[in-house]
Amino acid sequence: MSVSPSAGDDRLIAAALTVLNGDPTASMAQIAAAAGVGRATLHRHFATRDDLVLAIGARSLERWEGSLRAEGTLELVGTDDADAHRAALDGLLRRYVQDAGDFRFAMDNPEIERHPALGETVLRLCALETELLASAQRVGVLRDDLPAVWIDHVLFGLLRSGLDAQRYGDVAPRDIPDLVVRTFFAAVGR
Amino acid sequence: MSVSPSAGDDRLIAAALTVLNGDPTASMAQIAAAAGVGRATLHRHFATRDDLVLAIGARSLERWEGSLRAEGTLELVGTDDADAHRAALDGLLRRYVQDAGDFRFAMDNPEIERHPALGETVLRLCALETELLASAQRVGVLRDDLPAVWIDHVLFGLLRSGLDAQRYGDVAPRDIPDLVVRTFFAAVGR
DNA sequence: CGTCGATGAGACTGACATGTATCGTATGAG
DNA sequence: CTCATACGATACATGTCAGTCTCATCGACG
Repeated sequence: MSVSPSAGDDRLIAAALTVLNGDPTASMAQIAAAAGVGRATLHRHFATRDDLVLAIGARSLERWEGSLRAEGTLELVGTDDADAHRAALDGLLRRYVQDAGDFRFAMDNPEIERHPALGETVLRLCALETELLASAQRVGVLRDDLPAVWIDHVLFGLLRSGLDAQRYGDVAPRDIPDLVVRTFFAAVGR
Repeated sequence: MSVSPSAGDDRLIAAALTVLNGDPTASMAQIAAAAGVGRATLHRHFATRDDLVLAIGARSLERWEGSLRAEGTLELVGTDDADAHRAALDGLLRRYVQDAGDFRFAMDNPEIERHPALGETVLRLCALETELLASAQRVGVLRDDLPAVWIDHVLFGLLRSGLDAQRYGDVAPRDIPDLVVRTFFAAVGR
């Protein structure tokens, strides 16, 4: 009666992410150990390592899409409430900061988006996101002298900045969301 | 009479970068093939793969330091010529955009900065760079309501944005330097 | 109590990459 | 011409990891 094909994989994926975020080349043995599970069991859930990576990628895309659609963010596209756009982008960025920390491994793994199905989803989500940004441009929340798609890349770049700042310990983790949001609006807002 | 320990390694390092920028997990065999050289020969120049990666890291740091010191940029620290600061940062960013494309592999390889000697150099260069940014803050070229070290991370994040934009083909490569510079000053300038 | 299913542990193989050694050859200097 | 050096090619030993299989164990459930 489970909705998802294999519901018990969540714990494994979570453990895998914990390990892979620290060392993207970690072996199945390391991942299984971190999950407190035998290596064979890990293989029973994910036949190959690629399957596991793929599942992680799919999970990260679900999270991405969830954050993108949360709180009716996308319904704003085409409307003309500037404040609503601003608030939506603010919330979206903060959710993304969290997501980026959780799915760092998926974030810088081009291999994932090379996979046909996942690659399509990536493009689809990018397009949705860009639509939102373009809408924010039309409403006057974001500069309109920059391509929306570039703004999208800036957004991801700033997420990486946040991750780096955290990794280097240069900034208190709790300050990062604010820094990212402020810098984003300074960079591409108006 | 060669100045550097092994001057003939340049071609190999260049070829290795070309390959590793595309696939960071490329094997010595692939690298040797791309360099048009036997695998044994590659091993004669770099005993182990780590040695090669290390040499690449060292090279990238040289390049980084070179770009940082180019055109007397660092001599500006402590002076009070705002326009000079602005121009220096502009030039620095453009050099960095080029460097980031050439050394992408080194850029996102934490392994490199985990190496003791190189790690120290990274910290040293970061410190130098942050001093320059702090100086630019004092002169009023950059916002002073953000930590200089955060600005440094933003800088690197934007370089990644540029790389991503290029990789996705969303922006004409020749437009990227301008986008990065404009976005940087919009984000953290005043 | 007995059975079924999932698991953990371990052994095993095959593929692959690294590192080393050897051998024949070409090139270039003296 | 001779020799030294670097090179390409090849073979070999080693280690690691992925993927598969087997077997014993444990727990839930009838």
